This record gives sequence, structure tokens and C-alpha cells, in this order.
Amino acid sequence: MRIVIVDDDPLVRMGLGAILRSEPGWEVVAEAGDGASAVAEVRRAHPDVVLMDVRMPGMDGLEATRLIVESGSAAKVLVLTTFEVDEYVFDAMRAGAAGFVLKRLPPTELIEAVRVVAAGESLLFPASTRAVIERFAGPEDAELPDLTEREQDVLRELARGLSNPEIAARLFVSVETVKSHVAAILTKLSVRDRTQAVIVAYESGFVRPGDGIE
Amino acid sequence: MRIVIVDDDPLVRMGLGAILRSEPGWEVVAEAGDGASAVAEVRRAHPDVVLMDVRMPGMDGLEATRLIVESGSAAKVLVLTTFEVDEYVFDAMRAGAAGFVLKRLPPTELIEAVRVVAAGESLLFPASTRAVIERFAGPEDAELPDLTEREQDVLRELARGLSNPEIAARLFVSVETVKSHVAAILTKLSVRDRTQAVIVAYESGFVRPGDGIE
DNA sequence: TAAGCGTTCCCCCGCTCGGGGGAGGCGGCT
DNA sequence: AGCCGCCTCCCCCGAGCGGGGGAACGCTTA
Repeated sequence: MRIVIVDDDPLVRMGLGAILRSEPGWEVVAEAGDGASAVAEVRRAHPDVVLMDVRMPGMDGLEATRLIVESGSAAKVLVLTTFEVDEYVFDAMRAGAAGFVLKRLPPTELIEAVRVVAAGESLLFPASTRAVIERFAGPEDAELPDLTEREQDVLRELARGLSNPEIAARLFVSVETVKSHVAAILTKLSVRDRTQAVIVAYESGFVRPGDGIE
Repeated sequence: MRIVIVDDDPLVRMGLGAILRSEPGWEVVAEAGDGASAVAEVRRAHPDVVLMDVRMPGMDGLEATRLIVESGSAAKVLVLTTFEVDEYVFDAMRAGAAGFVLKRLPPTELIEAVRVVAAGESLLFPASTRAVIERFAGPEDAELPDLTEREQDVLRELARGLSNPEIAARLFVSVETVKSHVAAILTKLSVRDRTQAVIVAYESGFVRPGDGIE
């Protein structure tokens, strides 16, 4: 197991290195103190796992993670944080990190975390997982309750990008009926036009990316 | 710690019960063999945590989870699965489950999982976490690359529901310029109107629900 | 019975939007 | 120098869209 440690604090690097080197067959092949050199070291050392601090002077850990992942490296990036701040977790996930854990984790769990990401799986610490789940479940309960059945039907068609005549054809009603429903939708959602209605549909979770794609 | 165990297999219920009862102060206050009775038992017993199997005859665990969460119960639902199938994890999260773990977990980890969800946090087993992260990171690389910088600016404003005059004001250009960019966007994205352009923006991951909210 | 709501349909009007042209300046590339 | 892509701005025009009315029918509820 080849590991690269990235943290601006030499003491933290030493501590992490001591923990990881205690595992037989594991070696720390490189260390870096900022994002730019981290990217360079990974390109050179071809590690299996990168332990990446978020907050660093110069290029931060998230940008470095993004560059490493986009470079096509096989290295799995495990992002480490000092505090349980949720604000970074979504950015880290989008950057392509394989995991997101507390820096101050018991050695056995840290080793286990490295093992997990090296195996191609992922993990988050519990507070982040809750945030992620809420991100999925949260918008669900915003149900746009004032809309009638038929209005919801029309809003679904609106969210597919159909014009009034097209919606009329699909729902087997006249264009005037569709216009009535659209007008009701605009009023109830307090928006000005169909585009804003579609945005509300997406933002509220009424429709989701990928919903209507065959 | 008050716990309800839901599984259609009595043997599994016994096994889980034995593990959980070994913790001092923990008690299994009810058991259920299907979703409907699970909802009833939870309503009656007011547990802290519900261990919920997914596959059950009659009402399945996901629907039961949804009903329990919507009922306003304080109980945290920990969904258990036999196989590492990802297909249920998103549904479970949307249903409001606090966690999603393998049924066949070592007793110490299972107890730890219960402790985590009881504390209001969440957890997923690693394969699911990977799926969740990919769900976040995946659409990211769809970049609508043909759009120029300025066109992307305009598309972002479009996706906020702004009219052409509003976009012109925000970008400090004339309405005619905005119209030019919008026309270019429509052509490049092969869509007919601004509404469809916004839909493409959402579906491609160019903008995401929650991105532009104050 | 009367009231209310949801669904369906109709008219007119004003306006933004989208499509068709075009034009000038600016920077990079060859 | 020439070319080309990007950004900027301008004209005309038609069609769809949004807003304002209204009206019929069936259904549930009071």
C-alpha cells in the first residue's frame, strides 16, 4: 500500500505517517505541504491512497483533489478535516474524493478508512452522512401542496420543456385548458413564467435530474 | 435505549435481539414481521431506534420507513439489507432512513451503528457511500463544453429564472446582447426555448438544486 | 338546496420571446 | 497582414405566452 500524506502541518504529517507505517506492507511514499506540490508528488509517486487535508495555504485540498482525480490517477483521495464542518463535504465529493473523515480519528479507524478507500469503496463520517442524506431526503417533503392533481400533471409536462400545444396534445385537452392550468400554477407558485415554474419544480424536488430521462 | 426490530424472518429477529440486548440498558420493546405491523408497533412503543428490513411480504421496509418518518415519530430508522445492492439505498434515504447497513455486520459494528443513529447522526456502508458520492460527482463532468464563458454566464442567469432585460441589467450589457447569447445557447444545446435550456442545465448538472438559493 | 372546488373550454389584448437578417471592435492564430 | 471566434449592439417580424375577463359541467360538502 503506497500512501501520500498532504497537510501543511509537519507534526500532523508525522503523526499520520507513524500510524500508517505501523501497518505491515504500508509505506508513505511522499509528503506534501500544499495542494500544488501534492499534485506533483502524486503524479510522480503513483500512490494507492492520498490523505488530503482541506485547509492549506495556496492551493487547498479540494482543488488538489480535483486535479488529481481529473489527471486520471488511480489514487484514491481520502479527505481529512479537523472540525466536523459539513460545508466542505459536498465540495469534496464533487471534487472526486473517495472519503471524508475526521483527522482526529482513533488510529485503528483511520487505518480501516484507508483500507476501505483503497478497496474502491467510500466512507464519510456520520455527521457528514447525515448532511448527505438530508440533501436527498430534504427537498422531498416540499410537496407544492397547493397544486391540484391536474396542475401537477401540467407542471410535470412543463418540466419536460413542452409548449402549451404539446401539453394539450399529450393530456388530450384544449390549449385553453392548458393555459388555465399554467396560469393557476404560476399564481400558486408565485412565479412569473413557465421557466421559473420549472425552476421551482426542480428546486423543490418535485422533479429531479434524471427523473424523466427514458 | 428502546429498540424495535422489523424482519419477516423470526430467526433474524432473534439474532438481532440477542446482539442488542447484550448492551446494558438496551431493550427490544417490540418486534414486527411486516411493514404494516411495524408502523403500528412504532406508534405504540415510541422506540428510539427501529431496525428495518427492506424485503418483507406485504408492505416493504421502505414504505414502512416513509410512514414512520412522516408520522412525526422521533424514532430513527436503520435500514438493514442482506445483500450489498445499491438499488435500495437512494429510496431508503428518500424515505427518511437514518442509516443503511448490512444485516450481516459484526455485532460490535451493528451496536455502534445503532448508537450512531440514536445520536442523530447517520451512516451508510461503504459500497452505498460510493454510490452516493458517484451520484454527486457523476453528473459533474457533463460540462456543456460548446458554450463560451459568456454564454455560460447567461445560462446561469437563465437558470435563475431571469428575463432578458433582467439578465442584461445584471451583466451590464444591452438586451440585444443577451438575446444574441440566448440564441446561441438555444442553437448549441439544440433546444427550442429558454425553458428547455434551463432543463438541460439541470439535467446535465450545469446547475444543481440548491445551487443558487441565497 | 346551495355553495364550493376542480376541470374543461372560450374571447381579447399586450408583450416578451425567438428567428431572421446584419455590423463593428477586439484578441488570438496562422 | 489576414483570418476567425467572441462579445457587443441594432433592425424587423411573427408566434407563443401571460393576464384579464367569463362560463359550463360534475363532484363533494355544508
